[in-house]
Amino acid sequence: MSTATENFVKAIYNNNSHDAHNTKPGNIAKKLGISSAAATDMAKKLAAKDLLNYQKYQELQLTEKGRKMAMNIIRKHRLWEAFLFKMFDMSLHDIHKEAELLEHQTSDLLANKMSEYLGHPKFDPHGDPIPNAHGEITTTDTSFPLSQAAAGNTYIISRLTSDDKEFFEFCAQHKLKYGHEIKVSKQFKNNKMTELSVHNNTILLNEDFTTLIYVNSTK
Amino acid sequence: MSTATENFVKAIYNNNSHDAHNTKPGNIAKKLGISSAAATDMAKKLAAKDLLNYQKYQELQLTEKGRKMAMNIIRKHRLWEAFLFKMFDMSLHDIHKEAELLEHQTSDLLANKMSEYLGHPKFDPHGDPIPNAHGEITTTDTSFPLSQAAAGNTYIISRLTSDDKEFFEFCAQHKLKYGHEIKVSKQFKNNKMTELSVHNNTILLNEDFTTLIYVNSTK
DNA sequence: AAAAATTTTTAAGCTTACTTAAAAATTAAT
DNA sequence: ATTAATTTTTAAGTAAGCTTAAAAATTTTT
Ligand SMILES: [Mn+2]
Ligand SMILES: [Mn+2]
Ligand SMILES: [Mn+2]
Ligand SMILES: [Mn+2]
Repeated sequence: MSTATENFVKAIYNNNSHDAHNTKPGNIAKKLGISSAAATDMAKKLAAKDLLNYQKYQELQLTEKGRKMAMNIIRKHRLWEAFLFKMFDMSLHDIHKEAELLEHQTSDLLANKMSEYLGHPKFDPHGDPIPNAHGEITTTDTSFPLSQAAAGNTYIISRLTSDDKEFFEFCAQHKLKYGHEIKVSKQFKNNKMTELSVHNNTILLNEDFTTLIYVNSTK
Repeated sequence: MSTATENFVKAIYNNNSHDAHNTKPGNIAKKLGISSAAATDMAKKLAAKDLLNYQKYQELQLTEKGRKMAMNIIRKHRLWEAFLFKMFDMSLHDIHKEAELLEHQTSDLLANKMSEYLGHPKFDPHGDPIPNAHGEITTTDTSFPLSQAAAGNTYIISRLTSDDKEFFEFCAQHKLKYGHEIKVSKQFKNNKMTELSVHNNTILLNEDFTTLIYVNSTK
């Protein structure tokens, strides 16, 4: 399948899993940076290939075949990220950019070799789960955005859900990395700000960031 | 530039360097598996982009800009081959197939990281030279096809110039690998066959193979 | 329940990268 | 030097993936 097809299917899958899920063509179009006319067009073509269900004005739904394709691409994407992150000294943003392209030109054989080399990792460097070769995610996600964390508790960063360069640069600079421990000292509910300490440094984050940083309670 | 453009430019370059050089659209078309009409079409488009010189019925010639592009892609191709060959246990044919796709989706940054990781290798696993980041090949090639080797002498395999799976399987099976030493025992000029020994095994090769295997004299 | 605003779809058109079939030019053979 | 064979070019057409602009349907607001 073409890169355009794969990105489209992937966008639907990601939209359904994370975000509030408006899976109509217009919203998918926004994520892909194309017109909604193009997205409607593509939706019809993919429906003809049995990758999704399309009915005028309704939400798009991946078929089982479509979901499998999405998982296969996401697997390759996250394996590339994990691989490039480990092998070379590349930033979270850079590995994402490379993976966005490489994911479409990677054989299952190569993906499996990478997975094996890495010891079949369960998570990529952003903390997102890596589907196995059968397209399954076996881990269960109990994390929640930092905006919902309680003051006084410590947490482990479990995911950084963005592809913005500045966000990652900020995170890197302040040691906000996958797996690191943080302590929330205050939640300013009205101002939607969160005060926390990382490695003995206190920082104040606004909602733009605290909804992108996911954490798990340290049981 | 698109994958189609890059493959076209690369095909012209490769045609001019190795083979007897008929660089007219029809011959390039054959190598790429497209119609000559498509190749003529593409040639005109690339001429408009100053990647090559096109005149009706004449041979295609890369401009300096075109040559630079070809070298950049070939560099990425061969770095991928070297990298995949080293990292994973993949055959010469498999690494070529993967490289053929990955070469078009690789940033200069990533290519440089790979080169650095590998210690800036001068040759890929087929024995082909890897251009540096400036698009230059600094090594000089003194090798010649095995078909032209003299009986009684020993040689070092310097290149395996094919992308055929069966050819590589045969080579792998008989230890005909880049860098290995062989001894030519007889040249059957009339039958265009070459008898040689590799690792104490004697084999007889026909011209189909002896023109693909390049060697250097052991001074 | 209308009216207004927003979103989705349709329609028409563009570029890239191909195809086949024919016409035109070149190259090889007599 | 013609003729024949081969190759290249032109012409016409297709599919994928886009665009913008308009029409149609949905959703929100009043
Ligand atoms: Mn992508
Ligand atoms: Mn990721
Ligand atoms: Mn290629
Ligand atoms: Mn090679």
